[in-house]
Amino acid sequence: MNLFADIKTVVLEKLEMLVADGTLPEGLSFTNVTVEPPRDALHGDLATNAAMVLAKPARMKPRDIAEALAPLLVQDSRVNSADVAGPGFLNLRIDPAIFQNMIGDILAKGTGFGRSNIGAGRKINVEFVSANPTGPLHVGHTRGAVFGDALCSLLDFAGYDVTREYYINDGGAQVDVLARSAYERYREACGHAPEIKEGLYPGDYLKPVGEALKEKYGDSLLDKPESDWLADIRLFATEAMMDMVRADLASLGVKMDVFFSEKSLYGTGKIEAAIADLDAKGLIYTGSLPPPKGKLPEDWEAREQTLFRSTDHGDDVDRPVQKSDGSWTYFAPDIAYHYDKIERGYDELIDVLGADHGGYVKRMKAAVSALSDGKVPLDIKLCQLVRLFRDGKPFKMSKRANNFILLSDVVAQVGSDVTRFVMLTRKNDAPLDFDFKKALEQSKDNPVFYVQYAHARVCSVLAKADNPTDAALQNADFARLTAPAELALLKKLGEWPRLAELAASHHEPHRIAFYLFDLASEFHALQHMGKVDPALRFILSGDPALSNARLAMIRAVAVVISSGLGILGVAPASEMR
RNA sequence: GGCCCCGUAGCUCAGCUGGAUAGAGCAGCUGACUUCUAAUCAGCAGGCCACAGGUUCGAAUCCUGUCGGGGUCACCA
Repeated sequence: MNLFADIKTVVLEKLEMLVADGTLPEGLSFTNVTVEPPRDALHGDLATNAAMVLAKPARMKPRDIAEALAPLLVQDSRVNSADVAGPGFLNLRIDPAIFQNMIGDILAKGTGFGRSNIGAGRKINVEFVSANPTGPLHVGHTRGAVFGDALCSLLDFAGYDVTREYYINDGGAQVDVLARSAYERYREACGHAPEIKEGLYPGDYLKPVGEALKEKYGDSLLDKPESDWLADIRLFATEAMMDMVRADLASLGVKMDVFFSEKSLYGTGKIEAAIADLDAKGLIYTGSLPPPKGKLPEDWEAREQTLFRSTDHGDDVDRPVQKSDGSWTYFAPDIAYHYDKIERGYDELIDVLGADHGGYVKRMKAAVSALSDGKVPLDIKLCQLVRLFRDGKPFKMSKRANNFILLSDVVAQVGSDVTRFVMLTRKNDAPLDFDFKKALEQSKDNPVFYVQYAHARVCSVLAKADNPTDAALQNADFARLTAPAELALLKKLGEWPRLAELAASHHEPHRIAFYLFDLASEFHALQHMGKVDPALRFILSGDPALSNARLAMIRAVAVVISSGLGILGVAPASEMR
C-alpha cells in the first residue's frame, strides 16, 4: 500500500464531485495536485496543495476551495480531520489504525512491501560500467558499477523489466594496443626482455596473459610480423580481460544480463543499417563543420565528412559519423549500438557514464531520439569522480606510477557491503569522498554501520523474546501502539513505498540510503527511550500483548531496512560483533 | 570562448520535479547507561541557500545574467 497514492486518489475523487455539483468549474487539470508529508509533523500526517494549485484556473480563492473540499475528505474513513492552514493547504490527520495495521501488511509481504508497479512491466535497459577491456576495473568504475546495479534493483522494485548491460569496447584501436602489450608479455614469458614502449599498457596483470599465450602457442609467434598474430592475440587478451572484469564485478555482487560486443557491429551491416535509418529520415549529409567556437585549434581545417544532423534533435552542432577516409568515427558504432537496443524492444534506456563523458550526452540523446522517433527516452546518468582518502589524507593515484587503486583493492580492504553503501551515499552527479579508514569505523560517522546496527539491534531484541515468527507477530494487537514516538516510527515506515517510487522515477538510488539512515535514526531514538522510561521498552514482562505489538513494530523496521539494503545490494547484519 | 555539472551551517552533504518557521551527520558545548547492544540518545549553538534580476499566491528548487570550482570541446574510443 502507498498511503500517499491512496489518499491522492481520494482527493481527486472528491475534486471530481465538486466539479459535478458545480462548486468547481469543468475542465480543470488536476495534474499538479500532490499529497505529501508536511514538513512539520505538527501540521498533520498528510497535506495536499489542491486548493492552491486550482485556485487560479478555477478563479476562486484557495481557502474557499479548501473549505469545500475538507468535509468531503473527512467522509473517507481513513481521514480523521482535514484542516485548512496557511495559504490554503489542507492538512489531513489519518486514523492511527491505518499506520498501526500497516505492520501486519509489512510482516505479510516481507521485503515485497513497498514494491510498486509504476514501471508497469516496461522494458528498460541500463548500460553501465562498459569499461574498455584493457585492464582491471578501478575505483571510478566501482562507483558506476554500484550505482548502475542499485539503480537496476530499484527499477525492478518499481515494476520495470530490467536488463543490466555492459558494452564491450572491443572494436577500436585500444584493443590493438592491448594485443601488442600482451604480445610483449608473451615474449617475456618465452624468455625475452619485453619492450613496453610508450603507449602500451604496462600493468602486471598482462603477465598471466603472456604466460597463457605461451601455453597455447609455444614459441610459434616469436619473431613473426604483427599481422600474423594481432587478431588472435587481440581476441585472446580481450577475453582474458573480460574474465577479470566479470570477476571484479562478481566481487561486488554485480551480475550483468548482457555483454554486448562493439566488434559484433562491424562487418555485419549493423552500423550501415543504423546510419541508413538516419539517412532515410533525412538526417545524414555530407558537409564540413564550422570551426569550434572560441579558441581555434592551430591545425584546424575544414573537412568534408559524413555528418549526422543531430541539431534537429537538440544537439549544439552536427556530428561526424564517418571520417574523411570513409571509415567510421567512434560515434557510428555507438549509434548502431543504441539502434540495436531500440530494436530489441526497450521502452526506456539509461546509460551510466563517467562525468568526463558529459560532452557526449546531447549527441547520444539526439541519436536515440532520431532513431526511435522520440518514443524511447534515454537518460544519461553521469557519475562524478571518487576521491580517495585514508584517515582524512588524500590518496595519490598516478597511472604512470602504476599505483592506481583497483576495484579489487577497495573490495579487499573494506568489503562489498561497505563499498556499495558508501558509494551510494552521494548523488551520482556530486563528487564522492571515500575514506578507507572511516568506511570501516563503527560509529555514527559511518552510515553503513549505523543502519546495519539498527537492524542488528532489532534482531537482538527479537532473540531476547525467543524469535517469534512473523506469522505470530501478525496477530498482535497493533492498536496498543499509541506512544507518539511509536506512531512517528510507523509513519516513517509508511513513507517507504512512496520514497521507493520517487527514487525509482528519478533514477536516484541514493535516496534509499538517506531514507534508511533516517529510519535507523528513528529506531535508535525509540530504543533509547526505553532506557529512560521503562514503560517504553519493547519487551515488557508484565504486558505480553503490548510486547508483541512492539516486537511486531520493530520487526517491521527490520523488514524495511532489509528491503532497502537489498536494493542497494548490501546484506543486513544480524549482529555487529 | 561554446556546452554540461556543481555552489546550502566551521567541515561533508540532504532537501521529496514550486509549498508552510531550510534539515541531517561530523566538529564544539551541556547532559543521559544497575535493564532489549551508550557502537546509542536528548539538548544548545551554528544560515544573505554564491550574487543580481525575472516568472507567481509562494523560489534553495524554474528562467536569464554575473562570479567562483570542476569536466569536456572537429577524422581518441
